[in-house]
Amino acid sequence: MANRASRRGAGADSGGSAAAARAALFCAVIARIPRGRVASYGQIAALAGLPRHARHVGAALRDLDDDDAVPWHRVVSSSGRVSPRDDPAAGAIQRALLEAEGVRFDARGRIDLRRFAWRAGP
DNA sequence: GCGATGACTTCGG
DNA sequence: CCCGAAGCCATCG
Repeated sequence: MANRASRRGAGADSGGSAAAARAALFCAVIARIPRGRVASYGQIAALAGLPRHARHVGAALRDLDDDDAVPWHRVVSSSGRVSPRDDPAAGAIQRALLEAEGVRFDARGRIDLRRFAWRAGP
């Protein structure tokens, strides 16, 4: 996998192999999100078998690389809001990507989770 | 080992 | 509905 993720002082997996494993796990779950739908960080963590690790889902996405084919843009906060991060431009990109998939934002920039929230299929 | 940090979540005002 | 505070958990300095 083209993983150049090594943002933090930690090399790709120096001591962070556990984190890398979780990241891969989260990515696997995120990859299951259908196009045109969104899921919350906590939801991803729970589906990955790690409830209460919502923050680490975000951390994993934060470490992602541009080459990674992960639909990170389908991950939003539990409020259906795009989480603010260092670069506000990324938020605009995320919104654009979601809108391109058919996800609609309201005037306040919020997503109608009643319509777009992903539910794990039966 | 401790204090600080963070793409979060939930509760109370 | 918006804002602030507390909780949770692994990683970092």
